[in-house]
Formats: sequence, C-alpha cells, structure tokens
Amino acid sequence: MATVQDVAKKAGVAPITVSRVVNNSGYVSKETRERVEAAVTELGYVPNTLARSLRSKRTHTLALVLSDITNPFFTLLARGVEDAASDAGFTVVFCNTDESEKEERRYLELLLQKKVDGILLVPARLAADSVSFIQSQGTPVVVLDRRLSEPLTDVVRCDSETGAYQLMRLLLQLGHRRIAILSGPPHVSTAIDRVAGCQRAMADFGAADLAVDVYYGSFTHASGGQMARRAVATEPRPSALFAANNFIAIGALRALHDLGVKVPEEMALVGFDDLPPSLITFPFLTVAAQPAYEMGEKGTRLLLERLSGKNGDPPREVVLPVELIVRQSSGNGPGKAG
Amino acid sequence: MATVQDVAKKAGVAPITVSRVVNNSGYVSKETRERVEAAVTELGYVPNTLARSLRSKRTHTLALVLSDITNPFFTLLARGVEDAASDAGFTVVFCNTDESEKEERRYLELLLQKKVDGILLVPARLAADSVSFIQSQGTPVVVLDRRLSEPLTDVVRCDSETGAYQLMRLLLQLGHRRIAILSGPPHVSTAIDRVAGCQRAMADFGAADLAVDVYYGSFTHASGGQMARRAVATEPRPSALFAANNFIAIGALRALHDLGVKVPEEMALVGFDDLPPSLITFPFLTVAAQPAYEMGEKGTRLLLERLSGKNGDPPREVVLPVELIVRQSSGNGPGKAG
DNA sequence: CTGTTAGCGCGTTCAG
DNA sequence: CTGAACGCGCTAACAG
Repeated sequence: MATVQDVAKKAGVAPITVSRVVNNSGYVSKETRERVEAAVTELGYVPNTLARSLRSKRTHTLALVLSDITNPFFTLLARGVEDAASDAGFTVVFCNTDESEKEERRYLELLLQKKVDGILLVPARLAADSVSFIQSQGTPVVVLDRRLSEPLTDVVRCDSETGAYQLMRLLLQLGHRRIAILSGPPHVSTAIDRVAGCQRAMADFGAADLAVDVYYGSFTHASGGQMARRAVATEPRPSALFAANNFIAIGALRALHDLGVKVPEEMALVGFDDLPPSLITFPFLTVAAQPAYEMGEKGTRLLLERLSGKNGDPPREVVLPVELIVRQSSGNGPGKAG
Repeated sequence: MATVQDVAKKAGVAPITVSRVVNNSGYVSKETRERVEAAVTELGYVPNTLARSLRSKRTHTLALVLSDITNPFFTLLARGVEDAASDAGFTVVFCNTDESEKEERRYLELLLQKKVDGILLVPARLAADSVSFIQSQGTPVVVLDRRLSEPLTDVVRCDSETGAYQLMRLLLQLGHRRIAILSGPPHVSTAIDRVAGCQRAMADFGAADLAVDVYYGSFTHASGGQMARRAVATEPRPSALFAANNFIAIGALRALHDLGVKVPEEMALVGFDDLPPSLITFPFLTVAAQPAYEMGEKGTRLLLERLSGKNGDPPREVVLPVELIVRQSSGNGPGKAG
C-alpha cells in the first residue's frame, strides 16, 4: 500500500504536491502533474480516505437507519437514498432496527463514532430523543417517513393522515358501518396519524350506528394476520378492514383467505403502501400509495444541502402527497358483490 | 466534540489512560477508572473511530456490492449480511450496480479508498477482474450468488444448475415439447448455469420432437415481459416458459395475462426465486427457491473469518441447495386443465 | 507554482 | 498501575 510519501519520493516532489495532483486542488504545473501521475500509476497508489477524513472532517458517508429493509416500502426508500447519495459521491451505511429503540440507539452510537457526515433516520419512536442525541454530536440528521414530537430537524414524510382519511371515507361512502382498523405500534407516528385520519373521516362521514374497533400491533404480516383473526371473531363481524401498512394488509388478506372469508364480497380490505409492479402481477388491493423512492431521494438531498453549508436555516418539513388507488379489494359496499 | 485530550485534562490523567479506560485494555486502578468515566459522561465524549482505524488498520466496515437491492432476493440477502455483520460489531455499506461493470468498478475504487475491511460482491460479470482488483489492494472479498471464471476467492452461491434441471425436468415430464427459456444477461453465471441446467434436463428427458428457444435479456420484469411476448409470437407457440429469475417470471406472467394467455391452462410457467410470505398472499408460481438470507449470512461469516486471521486457507466454494416448490403455474401438462 | 511545518485523534512502544 | 513520545496518512496554513 503505497502512500503519498512513496509517490512523492518517486516523483521527486513534496507529499503535498502529490495531494494537490490527486485532489485537483491548487496549482500544479503540467510537468510535475504528469510526473506525479506516472508515479501514482506505477506504484498503484490508492489514497487513504481515512487519513483524509481525519484531517478534513468529512467522511463522505451517510447512514440510513430504518426498521426493516425487507419491507419493499423501505427497500425502495433505501434505493432512493443510495441513488441520490451515490450521485454526490457519498456512500451509504444501512442499519435495521426492527423498530427497537435499543437497537436504534446502539447503531446511532456506532455511527457517530464512525463520524458519518449525516444520518437519515426512520425513528422507532415519536419521541425526539434519538434526534437530539445525534444533534448533540453535531451531526446533521434528516427524519424520513415519520413525524417527531418536536420539530428539531428536517423531516420528509408522507401525508398519512390524508391518505387514511381518503381510504376511510371510501369505506364509509360504500356504506360500511362496522370497520376494524389494524394499526401498527402506537408509538410510531405513521400508525398514529393513520388512525387519526380514519377518525377524522368518521367524524365527517360517519353515521350514528358506526362502530369502529382499533387494534394496535406491529407492521408485520404475522401481526396483520392476528389482528384480522381477532377482528373477524368479534360479534357482529365487521364488514371492512383498514390495514395500516402493506405487511399488515397482506397478513390480513392471507388470514381472511384461510378463514374462508371472501374479499371483497364478505369483507372489504384497504391498506397503506403499494407494491411495485415488479413484484405484483395482479394488483388487487385498494391502497394509499406513498412515493417511497422520492422520499428517500428528497431526504438525502436535504441532508446533503445541510452538509454543504446551508445549515443555519430552520428545520423544514416536506410532506409528500399519497395517492389513493382504488382496486378490487375495497368492493362495492357491504353485502354487494365485489 | 470532546477528544481524549479533553477528557484526560478534566480527569487529571494522561490521554493514554483515557484510552485504556475506554477500550478496557491494560491496567487501570478502580479510582482512576471512575474519575475518567465521570469525565467521559460529563463531556459527552465519543471516541473517534476514524483516528482509531488509522492506527489499527481496521474499520469494522464491510461493503455489499450487488445489482439491485430492490429485488426481494437481494433484499433478503442484504438483510442476512447486515444481521451477521451487526452481530460482529460491523457496519455495512451497500452499493447498487444495476449489473453495470462500470458502476461496479467505480464503487470498488471508492470502497478500497475507504479501507473497508472486506467486500461482499455479487459480480456483474463472470470474469474475475473485479475480484483480482480488490485483492490487489489486499482487501478480502467473498463472492455471493454467482460463480467466477477462476477460483480466486471464497464463493457462496446456490446450485442454479440443479434447480434449473429440476424445473425443466418437471416441464418435460409433464409432456411439454415446445419450451421457451427466458434467461438473464449472458455474462452472468446464474443465467448461464440455469440455461445449462435446462439443457442437461433436455438431454436426460427430452424427446426427439423437443424444440427449445433460449432468449437472453436482463433480470427485470420489463425484459421478462418482452421475452414472453416474443416467445408467444413464435409459431408453433411454446406450451411452457422457463423464467430465469423472479422479475422475469412476474413480467412474463403479466404479459401473458395482458395477451389473454391463461396460465397454466394455455401456457405453463416456472421460475427461479421465491417471494417471501410477507409479500405474497397467494403463492402461484412453481419455482426453484434459493435461501437468500442464509447466503448473505454465510458469506458474511466466511468474510469475517478471513478477517480474523484464517487467511492462508485456499478459497472455498459453498454451494447451497435450491428447493423445488411445485405450485399451480406449472399446470398438469400441455392441453390439460391447470 | 512548490515546499515546510504541524497536527487531525488515537494507540503502540517502551519507560517508569 | 501510569505516562511520554511517536506515528498512522493526509492536508491546512503559511511561507517562499
């Protein structure tokens, strides 16, 4: 592993001159440049970014901390982050927390020690502790997908509340009166906001005989299945289910199928998050679709902006719209054919 | 950002003592330890891994270079990598090459400059250039999912050949005589091996009137759709399609649906890679399923072993078995009901 | 246009 | 049990 020193010696110049050639910084005469470049290729010199970072205080590395990259929503978000980061010459470290506060903290400590230039965080909790911890080390952070209890930093998220409102309005206007909401963890903003959106729709379009149960679980297909089973077992049985994310919807759909409950004829189902066309041959679920890729991209761009000076600015909140996509699973109303 | 110096001053000791406390190395009296620890928490000291790495030559960072994390096969593989790395206190950088040799090279240069401790590579080409480039910098590398033309390093992959053999045997035994193989890029080992597996099955179980076309495209649903359309347009029309990966299968299924060709009644379809149960409610495709998560995990463990001394050993090749899962899409044979 | 000096923050080496 | 000195590889800051 050749170093600047070696190259300098070989080219008969000072180390700093090599540095200047390699980084295209400062003035170097054409001749010396050529001499240095020759030495570089001859020795197979590869600059050591570690040492560079120690001096320059920039690692050109971002971190993406999310719950589970296995969820296609987050996969797409991650791809958006990586593409935007890569364009700017940044590299991305990814960390799965599985919504665990403890894991999140562990990772953040690790990342701060590594001196990543910035962190993109999908926080496991509404509470802003993690963000203020990151900020206490002077590291910029952008929150993705979720709200914080306090506006400590830039946030890029989707309008969960409106999305849920639209889905619930659809169900109510179709005539559903008994509905079960299968939500996520009660401490995650998206779960909270989606329930809130449902409730606003209920206030606007609900009838007197409306009966809505809210179940809190986790954003997994196992949990979706369990909540669906509990909902189906209640008397009188609901005629529609609202799933707070894609995994919950799929778990619920599977459970309904196993129970022999036909969707949408016997039970309507709507959910959050769409699956990309590369994954799903026959789209069936009525959903509020979120622009996951754009979220990752936009968040990364905001973070990079912060890194390149624009810091003093107050925290921004970018709320991207969700798109209501009506398909078969929402049906034509209770008791009617799908 | 407090440094060892600051902590040392505050605790009235030498910097090295702080280092010893933080790293639990060497002897430190209980008293001094407590004094140092107090200073650490008071100043919110976070060790700078960069400086540490510069001396120790270990970054505790791995890189995962793959084609597209958006493919659930690779997503799962990535999760396996991350889990195994995280257990060992390592962090993972991920890079999408989209099968582009140029992008791959660009990333590898970046990663080597960053002095990652090891690289997990899903190579875009059969040729071993990338691997030898990595090795020329003294960085250990493990190849995932694909073969190399030369056994330069550890490889963890699945038995594509046998998987394809089993799928093709199934089609032949069901009585199919006209089959189209929708393959991936001809320079990628998995695409090559799957075609080879098909051909071996054809040699073993083929009849005289067998007619098999091989199409080469890319591992995307768009390409799968295109190849399926071309295959359907040939005269006489094939009665079965073999898709070399999940995206190709989904694209083909979609195209067949759009063309009004019923699967499996009018056209059987088999493919590689299964989708996880969290994504798919009603499994339909007959597939050769690969243990993606285990592949990532195993590859990471091999890499970590190499990092912790066990280097001299000759390159190993771990070939994991694929599982044939027969579902509806393969049907009951040409001309028969599904 | 090029070089000197110094130091980023830490940990190894060797002394006490 | 504790500390001083030095250097990992690179680049700011300041000369010349």
